Amino acid sequence: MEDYPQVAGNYGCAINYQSEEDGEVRKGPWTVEEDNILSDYITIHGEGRWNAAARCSGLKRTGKSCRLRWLNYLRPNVRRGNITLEEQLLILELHSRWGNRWSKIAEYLPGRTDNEIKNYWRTRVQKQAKQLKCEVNSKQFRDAMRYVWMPRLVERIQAAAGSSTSTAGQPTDPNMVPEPSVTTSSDSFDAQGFEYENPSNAEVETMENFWSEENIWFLQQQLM
DNA sequence: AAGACCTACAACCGCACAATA
DNA sequence: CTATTGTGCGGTTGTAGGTCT
Repeated sequence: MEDYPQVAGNYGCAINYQSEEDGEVRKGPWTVEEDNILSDYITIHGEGRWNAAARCSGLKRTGKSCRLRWLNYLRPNVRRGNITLEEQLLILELHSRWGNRWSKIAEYLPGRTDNEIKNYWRTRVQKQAKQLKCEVNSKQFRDAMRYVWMPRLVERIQAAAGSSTSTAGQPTDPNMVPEPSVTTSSDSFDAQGFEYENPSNAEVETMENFWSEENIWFLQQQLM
């Protein structure tokens, strides 16, 4: 058995081998050695032809696995770390337009992968819906997102842009999600005692107008 | 201190579609 | 036209590490 040194990801679990007709296929976390092999191969041969890459590089991985590792981890310019406020705002807006079209949403977030956005959605946004005891796709939750959560994000982005000093009563951690906390009532929504109610026509109009193409474009530029 | 629980995220799986033989 | 192969996408799972009790 080969000796695989350290694990590149944060997994420490045992490496799995699955026998196939023509040998074993490695599964599980990638090692530094494997990463290097794949990176070197792609540097020489370019992206694409993943099955060939898997075979020719000598990696005992499937083409799919190689593709995923490259796109989500090894590719240059992959952005890691916390999702910024601007990114959160874009994700919420684009998801409201396109739903779970993660790869399409990722196109608007340079350096972010569809996998990362999907993870963000599942861990943060779906959690909120769950706490509110409503469906992610329900009108209530969508309204709450659009008319409560997103305007708060806009405010915080503007505040952060306007001054570097902290404003009273506002959290200053730029990476903190402005999560609406759950109160005892399952129908109320928000961290600062805000009771969720259906938005007025004027509020709806204001927010609909905010999401002009220019604003989307502007946000995108901020992320470049 | 230790076990339970939670969160974040890397990676796998199945399916659909496109390209090619 | 049909079968096969490759690729991309979205859903889901498993686990490390952090936090709570």
